[in-house]
Amino acid sequence: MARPKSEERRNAILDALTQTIASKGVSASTLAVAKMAGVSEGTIFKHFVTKDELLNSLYAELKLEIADALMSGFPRRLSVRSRLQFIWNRYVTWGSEHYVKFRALQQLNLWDGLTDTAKAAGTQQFDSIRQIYRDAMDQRLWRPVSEQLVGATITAFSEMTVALIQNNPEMQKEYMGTCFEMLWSSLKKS
Amino acid sequence: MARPKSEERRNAILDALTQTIASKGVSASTLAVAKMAGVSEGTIFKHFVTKDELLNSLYAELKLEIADALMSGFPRRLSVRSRLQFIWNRYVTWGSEHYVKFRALQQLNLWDGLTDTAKAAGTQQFDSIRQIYRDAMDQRLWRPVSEQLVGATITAFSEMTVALIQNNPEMQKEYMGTCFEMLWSSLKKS
Amino acid sequence: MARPKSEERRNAILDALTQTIASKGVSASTLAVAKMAGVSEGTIFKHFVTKDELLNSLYAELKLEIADALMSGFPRRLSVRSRLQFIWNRYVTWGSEHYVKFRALQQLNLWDGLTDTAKAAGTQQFDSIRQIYRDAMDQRLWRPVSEQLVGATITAFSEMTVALIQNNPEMQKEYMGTCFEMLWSSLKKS
Amino acid sequence: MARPKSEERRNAILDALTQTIASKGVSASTLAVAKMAGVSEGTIFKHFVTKDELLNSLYAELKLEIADALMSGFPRRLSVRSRLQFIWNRYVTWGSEHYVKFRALQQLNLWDGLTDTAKAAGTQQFDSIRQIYRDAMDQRLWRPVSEQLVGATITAFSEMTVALIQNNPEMQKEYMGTCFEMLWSSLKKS
DNA sequence: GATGAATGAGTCTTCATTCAT
DNA sequence: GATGAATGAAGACTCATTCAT
Repeated sequence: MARPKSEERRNAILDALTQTIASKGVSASTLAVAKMAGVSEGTIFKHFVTKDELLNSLYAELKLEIADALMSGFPRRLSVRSRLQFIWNRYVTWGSEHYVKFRALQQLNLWDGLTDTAKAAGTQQFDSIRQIYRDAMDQRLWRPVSEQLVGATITAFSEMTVALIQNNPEMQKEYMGTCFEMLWSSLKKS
Repeated sequence: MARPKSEERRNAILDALTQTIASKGVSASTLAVAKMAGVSEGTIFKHFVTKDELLNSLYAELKLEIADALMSGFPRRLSVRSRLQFIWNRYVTWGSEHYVKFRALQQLNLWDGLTDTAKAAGTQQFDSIRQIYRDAMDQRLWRPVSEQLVGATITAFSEMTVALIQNNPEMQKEYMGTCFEMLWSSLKKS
Repeated sequence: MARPKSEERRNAILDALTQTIASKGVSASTLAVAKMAGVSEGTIFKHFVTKDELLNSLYAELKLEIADALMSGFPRRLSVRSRLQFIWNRYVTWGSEHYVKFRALQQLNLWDGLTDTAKAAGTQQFDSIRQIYRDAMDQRLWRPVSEQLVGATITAFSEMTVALIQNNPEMQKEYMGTCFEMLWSSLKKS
Repeated sequence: MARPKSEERRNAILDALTQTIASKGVSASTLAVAKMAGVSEGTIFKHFVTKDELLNSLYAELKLEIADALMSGFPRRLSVRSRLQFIWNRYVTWGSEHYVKFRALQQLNLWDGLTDTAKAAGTQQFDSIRQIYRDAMDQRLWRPVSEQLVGATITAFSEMTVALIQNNPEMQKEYMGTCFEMLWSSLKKS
């Protein structure tokens, strides 16, 4: 049974939460969120039993949204470099265009109430990225480092790039290009 | 003439605050801090007029501590690479050994109550780092990118490295070495 | 749709506040008020955003109540003396029968947080009293003194009378009569 | 053994307290008083064991000061009217010239912590006023009312007059004269 | 299902008072 | 004796959560 009205409210709440968290951190009050969502205080707790659950839901949702943004139309056949550049462009673009969501995620990442299930959201969709790593290793294209380290490096570079673009929006294209070259250099076997 | 305002207590408060912030974020309650510091709640407000001032003081203090850790004994004469490696080693080591302070700083960086004075703390001590950049540019050693980008890259790499070490402490030496090579490759003119 | 904000509770709060202020002054604690009203502390702040607003609301409410008590059935047609005696009797009676409210008002009058709107409450209903003054002047019944002075005199006498009655309740009738004569003598042209 | 320094401090504290109470009421903080008195927080409690004692001391002191102001040079031999006018002038003058003390007294009078001893301060010095009453009664000059009522009337008129003068200082002489006439008329047998 | 009034524990901050210096 | 740092119980106010409507 579809409950479209309800679904709308749920999204309004999550959107409002995103904005509120982005600026005030996870301690944003549920009242503020309700007001911004144009919804009553109690309604939030019809959709999410607890503020913790609310935060975890947003976290999972955002992770899934990113997974979607990165992976749709992923070119499985291209070279390692092209595939990496594909997700790079996608991620940096998404972060720049949805900066509020991006900040909210940063705040949530520092929060100590994240559940393991929330953390796990979207992981499997990143399999294609793991495939890039395996291919790069098979082709001895990159330094012989762990997958974890590669993942951390990609994340670190992309978050840095999004932040730089946020400060200098007109430099978006340049940053996206240069920073990818730097990322690639750092991974490449020298 | 009266009992001198105890430096010890002040430090106990800041230490307790560091720990509390590291796990609970900036919304750490003054009561929790007071209890952990073994001090009464009122005492906090004798030393710091406001919770905001308390947080800003901690921020400034940590920045100064880092500046000290990085810059004492800085080898002004060595090559660009050696100088970069010097502060790299210092910073990653400091972050790993003082992980709680490191996390607290990350939380404070996302807080929107930081004053400009707090943000400015320790900045001038980083002049020698800026000198590295200028030398690298003069020698055409690095890609022709802005100082801001270089700074962001160093920061991103070191924060990533500290986090990795935190998860795998026994790999500290390896991570410190490998990640520096990656950083260097990313900066170096190819 | 939700439970309507209970008028009953609002009144319970204002009543409790009246009693608490009457004995402890405006520094009466919101907790004490809440307990006496049989209401939670939070409820007070649903009805009145601020303690200041709470106090101002009580002040305005009491002023209106007095205006009502004095002016209902006011005999516009009678002589100056009869009209003055009418409001005199009404005011002294009200003050004696609602001594707690009377004291609360005295305390509030010494408070420096009263807003202009609160001060203005009920003023227009006192127009008929101002008419008494004008008539008395036209008829050269009273000393040629300012309206302000007359008002102050009436207030001073009535407050004094209420206080005396409070100490000697069985003398109410006598005090009400005698003091009115004294008031009249003090105003009358000799 | 004289402790002049100490006495000075005591007075500084009481003066500061007077000012602070006059504007903030009895809930004025001891810290504010100490600061204004140029004295340390603890010092107040060397002179007055408790805040309550401090307030009661000020009350008693002010009452004594008034007694002094009213009674010094009191003309025991003059007519009832002249004697009444003497203390009237003295009291209204004192209230106008020491308006801060006057207000402080008003605030203290509404405070429910006054001890009986404080309330009793200076009473005996008012014997001469009681004598006025007895003489007026013997001479059947005044209405046959209780001493209490006469006292209350005098107080009410003088407080009213002081307040009026405070609002219109240039009218001091006029108010002092007119209001005395009004007082006298209200007391006089008609 | 949605609403928002009600709740009371929890927040930051103040204050009278104590006590080490 | 004077000082002011330290204390911890209030104080006003906020917030996640419940529940009557």
